[in-house]
Amino acid sequence: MAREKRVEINATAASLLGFLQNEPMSGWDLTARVREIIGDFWNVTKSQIYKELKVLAERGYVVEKESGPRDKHVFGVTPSGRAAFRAWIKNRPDIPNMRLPIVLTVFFGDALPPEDMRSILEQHRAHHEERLRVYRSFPAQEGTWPYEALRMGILFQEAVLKWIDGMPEGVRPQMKTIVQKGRSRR
Amino acid sequence: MAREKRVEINATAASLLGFLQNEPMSGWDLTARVREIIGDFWNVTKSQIYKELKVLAERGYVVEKESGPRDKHVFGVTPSGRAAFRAWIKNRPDIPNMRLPIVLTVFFGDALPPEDMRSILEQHRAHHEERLRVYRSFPAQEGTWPYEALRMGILFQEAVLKWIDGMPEGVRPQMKTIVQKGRSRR
DNA sequence: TGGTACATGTAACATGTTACATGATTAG
DNA sequence: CTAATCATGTAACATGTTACATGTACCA
Repeated sequence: MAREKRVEINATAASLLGFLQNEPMSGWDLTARVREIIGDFWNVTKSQIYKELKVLAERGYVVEKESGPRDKHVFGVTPSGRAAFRAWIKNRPDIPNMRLPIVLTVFFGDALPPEDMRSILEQHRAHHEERLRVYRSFPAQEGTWPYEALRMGILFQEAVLKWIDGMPEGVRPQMKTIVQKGRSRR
Repeated sequence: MAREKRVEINATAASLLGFLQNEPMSGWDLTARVREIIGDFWNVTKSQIYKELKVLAERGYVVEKESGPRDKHVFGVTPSGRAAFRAWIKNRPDIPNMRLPIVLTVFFGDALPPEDMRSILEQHRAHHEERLRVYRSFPAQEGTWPYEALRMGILFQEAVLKWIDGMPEGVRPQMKTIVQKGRSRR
């Protein structure tokens, strides 16, 4: 007789339930969607999403809705999934958990030749400028909650740019925007 | 004949080397130090630090310097550890990896009664205000790299406070600073 | 003499990442 | 026909977290 261990779903899984509420999606779609919309503040990886989707399906919180072309499996939230999400979102959110290696690099800046530092800052500046551009390109639906989340994105990217632009002379990247060849990294 | 697999040290271990460069420290000291100075941008846990210290010692990057009272083991960086750190810090730092669950909560704000949201924002506001206070209490050693890192801390906390203070009427916490009983969480 | 801060560490568990494997569909 | 993109998923590995266990030293 297997012991049924009552486990809570984790934050990643819970957030997926949230994203599936209005539009059923596949793992692939979810990965793209979450990253695009809130990826800067809610880091996720494809592998983890597929894992959690499996767990959610086992618990009956999501079900396969339809199958698209290729092997696309589209999941939608069940009533119990909806309930689980609403219960989860009521919890006090954890305080931020961040890793900004660039800040560490700056903290240990003495260990780096100025030209290396400038190059690093330049690349990061381009990244954050690109993120800001993306955020600004979203339609500003003021008065909605997603807009409030977006506002944080804008404020954060602006803060980073302000930070880099306030760096000491020798290492500060030039104001001229760096033109990017490809898409932003990851 | 065991195959010697050449493994790089990871970012956490590398950062510890950095912190040990000027002052030998124990795992306990490191935990406190890293959190205090750069914990908001470089999340670490005690357990992980003890693990990595062990790895660093095995590789000869750190050695036990002295033993203090109790079971205190103080580690200092060896010349090869110094070299490893300098090599590591030259790498282009990864882009930010962040989890700000509060932003997710706001994104899904529709699922939450306004009074719950206000309470959550209030608590987070207090946290970030406290962090800002701590940063401002550090001596401002302008012109040094650690100061530049600190500047990011200040800019970030200010951005979050500005974000929360710009929330819609119904959920916005009152301007009056919330007096905290204990220390900030974790 | 009792509480708090200091101090180390492990075990069990959970989460996250990277690389790999496989194949379908679409646009040119 | 070919490259790019869409799409799923796993295996192996790495990292991170929580709870627990143990004990010391200091201070009031």
